[in-house]
Amino acid sequence: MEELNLLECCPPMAHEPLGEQEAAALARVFKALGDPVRLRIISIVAGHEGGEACVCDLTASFDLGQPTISHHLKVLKEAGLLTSERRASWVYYRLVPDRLAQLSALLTLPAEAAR
Amino acid sequence: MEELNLLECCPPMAHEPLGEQEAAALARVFKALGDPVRLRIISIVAGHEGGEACVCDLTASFDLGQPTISHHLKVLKEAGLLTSERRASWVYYRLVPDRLAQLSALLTLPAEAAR
DNA sequence: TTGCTTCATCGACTATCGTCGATTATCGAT
DNA sequence: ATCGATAATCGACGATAGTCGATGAAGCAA
Repeated sequence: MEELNLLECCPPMAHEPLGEQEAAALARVFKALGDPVRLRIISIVAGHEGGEACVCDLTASFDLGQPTISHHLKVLKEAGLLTSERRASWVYYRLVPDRLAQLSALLTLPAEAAR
Repeated sequence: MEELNLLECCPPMAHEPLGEQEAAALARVFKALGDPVRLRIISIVAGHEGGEACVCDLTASFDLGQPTISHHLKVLKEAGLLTSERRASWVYYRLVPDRLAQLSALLTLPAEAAR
């Protein structure tokens, strides 16, 4: 699976017109954020003690089937927003802070454009 | 059309589990960003002189029909990311810097979670 | 081994999305 | 009033996405 290791660099966008490939890679990440369930998953994981949550924690928080939650976790993981680690029977998910920071920086407009 | 004036406030998410309504409103904004063409539109508008671009500037930058560009502009506008102003025959679009700043702030993790 | 629990994958169905061509609306100029 | 240019809306089509139930895989405990 592609790790979406484009946008490694990621200065604020809006300087150079943003090429097609970069746009496509970035769009995949934002698309991953473009679902209410996935946003809540991120929020829950971030707020959970230890900064991690197992799938069972998440399924308990939604009125959705366990396969659906697993699907959303896969999307977030492929977008580079989450990582997973198996410990015994449980799989724990946690955020990738750098990834969030990248996006945050990308949305920061250069001063000239922010006027 | 709803103006998506939820998430008025918008501290970094990941503190409170992010309610369903807030998640839905936020997801609509991120979904608007989750398309390569729309990301490039934003990039072009931001980088264009005067911080604005007319539809004709945009259609010239893509290999897509004019109705398609108009559609994407509508999505971005409904997400609160763009505003439009008509001057003579042309309609000029520009970013809403506050909106971008909101999103940027939302993706900023509180220190405790960023470790 | 046999169970039991946790989680991932698969196949199918429905809804939504991105794109198109055709049409309509708005404005300026003749 | 008509024409030409710019942009928005409409209806349709194919592709993609979210959800489900059923099944498969991995691990622990008897």
